[in-house]
Amino acid sequence: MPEGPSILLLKENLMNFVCHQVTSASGNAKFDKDWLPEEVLVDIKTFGKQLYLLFEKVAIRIHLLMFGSYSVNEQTKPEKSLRLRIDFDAGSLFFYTCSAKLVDKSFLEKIDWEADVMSEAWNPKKAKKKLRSLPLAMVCDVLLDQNIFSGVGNIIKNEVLFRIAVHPESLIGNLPTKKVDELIAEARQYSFDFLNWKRDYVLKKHWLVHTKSTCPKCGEKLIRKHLGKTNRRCFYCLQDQKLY
DNA sequence: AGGGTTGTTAGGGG
DNA sequence: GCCCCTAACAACCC
Repeated sequence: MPEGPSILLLKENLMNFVCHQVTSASGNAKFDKDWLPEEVLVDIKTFGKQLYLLFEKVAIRIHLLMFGSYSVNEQTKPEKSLRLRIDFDAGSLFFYTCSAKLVDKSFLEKIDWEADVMSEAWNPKKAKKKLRSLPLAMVCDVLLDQNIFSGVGNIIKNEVLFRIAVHPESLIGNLPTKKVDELIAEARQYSFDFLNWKRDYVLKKHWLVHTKSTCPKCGEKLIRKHLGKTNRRCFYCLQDQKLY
């Protein structure tokens, strides 16, 4: 579920509820839900891996984390794991095993929308500036930094690094400017490829290195190792990905 | 069958 | 306050 493109698809799937009225709400989310009935869902926004359900005065912030899921019009999991259920006049929405919080609408104004790789507001120059301030950071870590590449997750990280032929342990400060530009451009490009493939249920078959054992380019065995401060799984080819 | 994981936050120690 | 580590959360895939 949880990387940026999947959250965009989640938003797509819920847009039918916008402008509709809540009839009831329940679930084990730790916030007051009494205000929800009769509220109208005004809009839905995403920021990276987060989904915001906007109501008149407040918003509900959903983060699926690693294991979260949702369903529409049909309860698919046991009541006890139901985090939030919102019934609208147009149907029902179920969220499971996720983080669900109430946030003030002013919270939305503080978000740096330019950091979202899938947003129209995405600002590659700003990303470059942020990267320049981290010369000693590894590329495998900065790609997962949600303040720089909001929405990028571990799958996107591995695929991007293979596409630009860069070893995950390369230091930002050692990358030629051209490679930094490629890194920034590909983080966005691959996210949209991911989105389109996922929408068509063909994402996995397009993975080049993630969870794979041999390099699609040279046929050598891929390295699979937890690297960087983030200590997340990396899949990479020593021959085709250069260490800077 | 059971360890690993598409993720983040909170808290503690140094 | 910072960096770094750990635990907690808890479902599904191979």
